[in-house]
Amino acid sequence: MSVTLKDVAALAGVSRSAVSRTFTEGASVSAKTRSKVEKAAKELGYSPNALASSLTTGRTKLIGLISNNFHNPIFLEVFDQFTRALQERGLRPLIVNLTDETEPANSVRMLRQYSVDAAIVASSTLPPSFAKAFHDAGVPVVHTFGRSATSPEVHVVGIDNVECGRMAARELLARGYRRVGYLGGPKDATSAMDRYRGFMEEVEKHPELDVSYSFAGAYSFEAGRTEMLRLLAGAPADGYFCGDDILSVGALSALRDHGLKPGKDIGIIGLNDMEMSRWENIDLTTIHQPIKQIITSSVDLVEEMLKDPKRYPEARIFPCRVIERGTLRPRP
Amino acid sequence: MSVTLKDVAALAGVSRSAVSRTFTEGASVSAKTRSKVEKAAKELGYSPNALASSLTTGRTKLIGLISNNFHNPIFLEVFDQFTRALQERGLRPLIVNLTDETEPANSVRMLRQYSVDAAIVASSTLPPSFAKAFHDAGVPVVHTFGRSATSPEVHVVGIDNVECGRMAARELLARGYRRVGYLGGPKDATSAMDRYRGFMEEVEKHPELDVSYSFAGAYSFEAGRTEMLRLLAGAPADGYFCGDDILSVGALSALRDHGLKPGKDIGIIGLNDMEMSRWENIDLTTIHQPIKQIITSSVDLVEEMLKDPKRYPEARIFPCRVIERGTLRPRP
DNA sequence: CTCGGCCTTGCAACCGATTGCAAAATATAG
DNA sequence: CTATATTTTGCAATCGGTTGCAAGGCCGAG
Repeated sequence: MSVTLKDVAALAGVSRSAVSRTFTEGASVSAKTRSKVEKAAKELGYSPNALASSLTTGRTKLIGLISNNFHNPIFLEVFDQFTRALQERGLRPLIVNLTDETEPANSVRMLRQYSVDAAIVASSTLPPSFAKAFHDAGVPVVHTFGRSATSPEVHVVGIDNVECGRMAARELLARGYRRVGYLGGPKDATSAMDRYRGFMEEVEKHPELDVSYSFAGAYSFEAGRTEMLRLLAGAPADGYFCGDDILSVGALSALRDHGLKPGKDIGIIGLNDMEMSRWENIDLTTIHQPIKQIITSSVDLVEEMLKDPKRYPEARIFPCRVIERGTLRPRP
Repeated sequence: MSVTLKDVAALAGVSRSAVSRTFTEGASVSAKTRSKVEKAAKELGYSPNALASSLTTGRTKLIGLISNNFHNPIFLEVFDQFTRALQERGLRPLIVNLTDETEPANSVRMLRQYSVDAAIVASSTLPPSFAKAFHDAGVPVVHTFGRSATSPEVHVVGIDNVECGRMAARELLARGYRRVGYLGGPKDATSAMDRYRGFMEEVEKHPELDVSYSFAGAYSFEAGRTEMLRLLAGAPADGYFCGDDILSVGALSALRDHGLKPGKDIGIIGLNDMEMSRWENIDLTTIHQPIKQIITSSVDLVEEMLKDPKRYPEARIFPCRVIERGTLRPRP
């Protein structure tokens, strides 16, 4: 069917090697042959088969991109940024949607079958062991949005979730909230636990506070809403750190059910600063996570690993900051 | 590096063909050899190289998935469904993000280099010619969310946008709106034009109506908001069909700026029924598009094209329905 | 026990490229 | 114009598999 090296070689009247060389960076071909080959290639509409060449070169430029957050709106940005960043560098994202499973073995096997050059695990809810499975299988891996401490063999890019917990707590306190609560994501997500730790660490410095916490079943609208409804049925706090913007929006919806005004009756601060948090009908005060920088840096790291697979693992942590909008009362 | 066919063959004491055969469906191998091979394979942790085999079989199971909607929340569902549906069938999505470009040549070339078995163009804003470029290059293609009429060589799966326009108009009229407007997506999107046509066709049956229309620069929150702000600065209609949910949300935000209550002062009906339209703080009346069915059907179609590449092209059109929520006044 | 037929198996060619090596062609020096 | 150094080129092996073909093994039937 499609036109191959051989066809071009025949038409140009040169050897197959010559054709191959004109298409590979920095190979030795004379200007004359090159132009003959290029002419023939254009005439036939030839473009080299990346997969065939990967056989000998050992590089496919395929990067496995693995996630399980497909319903969190922040994923829109994550995904757009990842695909662009990869494309810009001539790399191709091969997607794995593991919404239903958390067992790494299948993903590892599949991505190895496709000889990906590297894998990116983009999730704050998958355990460090997940990313490590790739490492152990000899696939270079970056865990974006991962926890830095527990997986020393794996490169991690993200934020300091413990510090974000502290930051949220400080913010609530500075605005005079005294009955404060943490409404976190799923308990088995490292991000949920780290934010919890930071939050508690900070509030425990103030024994006079009334502190509570709980964990939603997922980082989702429904889970946030359900959990907040549960809290409202008892004796709710007056200021909450919701471990994620989408949880926050769910919580806001629950408040509205009870006729409570966010920012007046009950304060909410989220985390992520997803696009929708800016929308006037949401207007969520939140902690901004520098998604674009995190992702660019992740892809940079991938590129560097391709050059040096034995690169010493590192954690790249980006600072976050509070974005003030309408769901917390003003500072006094 | 990695373990190959040859290693397994050596360990199992059989020929390479034997190993290959135990890993290919319906090849002739005796139970004895098969078990020897499987044992050796397990011992070495072997799994076949999909790319190498694609060389001879001509099938990669790679499917190009091309889109440019990465910032529309509906994309969350689209993407989740596509990746799952493909995975379930053992196909792998290779993503192309063409947010910045609309020229098919690059995408076509790239996907051919990776020998994708087929391509899916998932966009209502790319022109039919885009999908056709794949067809012309010999790559089986399905245009999901495309316009059926204008590209007879290309399979299309989606909705009848003209009918949706009519449906929206009828809905506004039935609720007593008499000054009605269409706030569409970008003029070069077939979906925006088709919805416009349907809408106009229906309202023009009623000469007493006061009809207006305009087009936003994109299917985005900002574009919807900007356009609605512009309309509100003049003499706005009292009932709008916004050509997309995300446009609607932008428009709602503009109404709020002017202290107008959606559903009371001005009516809005959207299209898509994205997840967020259900949120209480948005609560958008909209036309539901059966995303899941559309996508499942698209992937089915892809599978069938793989079996029969010369399959006669067809259009698969799914019916939509109005979902009543809070942004239109009740029917009298 | 022999024969014909069917199932298994291995050989070898091939898929579309890359690359080390040695020969050929060209450039440079003397 | 010859001798040497430098490119450029093609040959052939290789990457990790698949597959047509013919030979070998096994079966039941006669």
